[in-house]
Amino acid sequence: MYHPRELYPSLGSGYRLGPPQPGADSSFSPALAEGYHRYPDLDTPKLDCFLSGIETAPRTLAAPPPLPPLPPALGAEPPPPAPEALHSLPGVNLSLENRELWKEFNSVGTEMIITKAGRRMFPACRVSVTGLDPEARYLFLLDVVPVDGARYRWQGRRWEPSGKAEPRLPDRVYIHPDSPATGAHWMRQPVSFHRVKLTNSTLDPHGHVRPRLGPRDEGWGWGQGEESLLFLPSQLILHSMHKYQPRIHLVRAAQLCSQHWGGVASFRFPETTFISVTAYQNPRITQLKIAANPFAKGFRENGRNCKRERDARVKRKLRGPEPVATAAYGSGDAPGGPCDSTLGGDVRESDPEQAPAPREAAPAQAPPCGGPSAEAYLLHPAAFHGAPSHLPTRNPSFPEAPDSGRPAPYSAAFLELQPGPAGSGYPAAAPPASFASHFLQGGPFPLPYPGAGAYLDVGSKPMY
DNA sequence: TCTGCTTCCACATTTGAAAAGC
DNA sequence: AGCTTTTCAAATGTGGAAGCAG
Repeated sequence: MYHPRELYPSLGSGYRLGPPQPGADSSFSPALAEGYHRYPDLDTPKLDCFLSGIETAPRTLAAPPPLPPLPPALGAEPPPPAPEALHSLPGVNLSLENRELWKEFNSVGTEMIITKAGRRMFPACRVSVTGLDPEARYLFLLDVVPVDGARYRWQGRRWEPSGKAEPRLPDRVYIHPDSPATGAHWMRQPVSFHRVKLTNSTLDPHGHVRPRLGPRDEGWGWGQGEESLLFLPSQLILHSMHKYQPRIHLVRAAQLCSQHWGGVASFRFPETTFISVTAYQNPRITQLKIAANPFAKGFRENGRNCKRERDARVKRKLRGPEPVATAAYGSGDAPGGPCDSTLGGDVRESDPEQAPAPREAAPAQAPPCGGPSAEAYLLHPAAFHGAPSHLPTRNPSFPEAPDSGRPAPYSAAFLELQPGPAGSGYPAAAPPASFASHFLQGGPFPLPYPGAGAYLDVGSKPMY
């Protein structure tokens, strides 16, 4: 965890997390102000944008919010890792497990392929978490938000802004299939989001709301009397040639559909920014992907599908029928061990230190991959919708040249979710109106912030 | 019409999980 | 029941064709 002074040096040493100054904004909720005092030593910078979809305007801030630096310019030397967090889960910390790999990609300028069918991220986001309550249950979420309001183009040697960003696509969040699980479960081994896919298709079938077919056992995370709807955000929708930043959210909630959130922690790692593309632009990225991704083993220098071999096959094909494959193409030709993509998805075979801890099978109470875990997005969408919606229009001063290294304005709305009274983890405020229907219409989220305690009414029973 | 950029698709290969066989 | 082999779906980047805008 980094001190805000390290993250926002321009703010000077006087900066600290705190409530708005009295009189600066009369609309500031007393309950929320109280929430700021709840953790006077919570010295983590607030993740800008998070929950801005709930709070329609940054009116809870008296003074202009701090402006976190943008992720490092692609192709430039990355600054020291600085995970940024907004949270009301004191003591909870996240670290990027495969940071070295991410840094290696980031030093070149990470690109992520997006396809209509959906393409996995490589490297994947793999984090380890500490500081959770071993007995409490949490949800792990991942979303990807635009970094700025620009469209990019590859100029032969570097990425450069090239016009205004496309209109925003429907926001989605990927919910880790183990969710909800106990803190002990999450802390037992790294948490990998390697199954999440990126797509540029708004018509893909992996996000439809449909009747739920699974069991309603409470252990699966289903509450009583919930709507039988299931949302499957296994794919996140992105625009090509845009710069994005993955974010990881940790939500304390006993069930996916619990109306009570005991707290939220949100993290982003600057080295995980990437530009979405439909075809790789930077050949160095291609080489890195081939070298690091087990599924691309066939394209390595000693692989049968490497360029040299492919060219040779083409020549042979032109000359006549290809002879029977030689022993040189035997199974022992390929380097490395078994593909670990189902474990971590991004482990360099040549780097044993990057090997993930063996993951246990999903606990009995965990929902199947892509199953009921998705409903949290349906039922708590506003909490997942951060800054992206306003970025293209609210950051006119984004630097023209990303390689300039100059920090850019990033966002605006900061909120904290607070536990209920007496540290019960329960919200104190009455729930606002349900916003699920609003979400289904795909519109913005003008509903008011639920107030301290993050009491979100989704029509289910409290779990705590 | 031409050019350049971006997207799409078929391809060959590898991997892991599931099914089948012993 | 347990092990081995086979099958299949899903994953990868490549390269060329198609689509689009200027």
